[in-house]
Amino acid sequence: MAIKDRKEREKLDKRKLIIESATRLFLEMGYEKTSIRTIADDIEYSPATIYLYFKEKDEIFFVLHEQGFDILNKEFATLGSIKDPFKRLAAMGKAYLDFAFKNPDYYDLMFIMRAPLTEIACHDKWEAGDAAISHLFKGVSECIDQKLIRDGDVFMISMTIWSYVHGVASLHIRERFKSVKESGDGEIQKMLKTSLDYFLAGLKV
Amino acid sequence: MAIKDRKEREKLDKRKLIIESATRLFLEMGYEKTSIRTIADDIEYSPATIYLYFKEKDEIFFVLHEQGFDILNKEFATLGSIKDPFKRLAAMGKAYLDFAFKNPDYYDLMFIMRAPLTEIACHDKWEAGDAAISHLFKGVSECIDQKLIRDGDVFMISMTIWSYVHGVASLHIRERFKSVKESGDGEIQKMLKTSLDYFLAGLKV
DNA sequence: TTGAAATATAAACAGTGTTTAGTATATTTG
DNA sequence: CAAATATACTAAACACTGTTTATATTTCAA
Repeated sequence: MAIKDRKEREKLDKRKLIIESATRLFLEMGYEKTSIRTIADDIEYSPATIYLYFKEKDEIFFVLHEQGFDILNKEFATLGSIKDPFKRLAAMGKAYLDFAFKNPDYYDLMFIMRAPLTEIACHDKWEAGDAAISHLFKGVSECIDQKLIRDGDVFMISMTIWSYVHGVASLHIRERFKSVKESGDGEIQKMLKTSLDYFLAGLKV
Repeated sequence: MAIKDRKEREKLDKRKLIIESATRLFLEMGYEKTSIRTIADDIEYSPATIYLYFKEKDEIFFVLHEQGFDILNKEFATLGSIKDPFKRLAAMGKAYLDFAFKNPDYYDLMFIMRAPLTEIACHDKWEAGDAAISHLFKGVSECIDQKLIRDGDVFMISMTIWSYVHGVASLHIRERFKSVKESGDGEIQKMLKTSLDYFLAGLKV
């Protein structure tokens, strides 16, 4: 059944074509302007065709959301060489914020938007997110073992750290810091760097 | 010119009518389902009429966003009686999270959505937000003066605290905690309470 | 009473995600 | 090889969205 195989390959190729178009449009024009019709236009097929390869728009953006996690997880993976778990945790915090500031659209999809949420719920395991979170768990758990940070439940402390960095990232992306105190991007960036240090110091025993 | 006065009153009355309808629909059905047409239907006018009283949809939601801040600021005001600035800060953190969990739609509008942002930029002072933030500034500044928390720039520390509580609130509202570890709402609530205590302890000298 | 100003709306514009019904092509079967 | 079937695709429609425009009606001042 070589023909069936080829057909399957072609089906996957078209899915890939759609995803590649969606990715480019998304990164160039943002979420709002990446509509089914603009993707269809881009790949020179009718909008209805896209629905032969994806159940709904969110299924496309779920794939993009996974791409974002791939980038973040790769960043985290490079920090594995840092032996001191607290220094590694600090580096992860910095890497997380760098990722958010450099890829605000991906960050939005991954942590702020409701868009891919129905899809996340479908796959009962949030694999993309789990990989990133387990890096955090590992760091926190080692810090506790070596008594580098104040004792407490690993999950609770991990969520505390995630909450802080997510708060910084999302308030910055949604421009709430600028609303509070009008200042240049550089100033805010500097303040946030100091803030991360201040937060991390608070974790120490 | 009594007639002109009456006309002005009537104009404000209709604005109020629109806002009241928008508020009810927003709280009952959420942001997505509160469209210009559903509001128009509700107040028994045509959609075009709404544009005689509001420049755009966001102008309506900017008013709702201000309503949210009124509620939050009232909560903060009741905490003014707490003399110990650190205890007051802790109470404010709890109040902030309580507000977010009880009024997720308002919270969304105030701190997560892009919707009222163009309007925020128009009014060059973000009055609604400023009132809330200045409560925080005051608390932080008093804590530093009395050496109750680690020294540092007032603005930076305030943003650190805001980032943490906003992170908790927004990750919870957008259901990212549930994605990480499937657990009941009660469990998460308890964990987050412990997390707040853990975070606050980290601020202390 | 007449003319101007204010108020309201039907209808249209341009866009969205999604579905349906129908066509053209490719493949399998008798 | 021809007929039947399965696949791939799309035009057009559906039900929405925010917003604008041209038109009609009402209200008030001169």
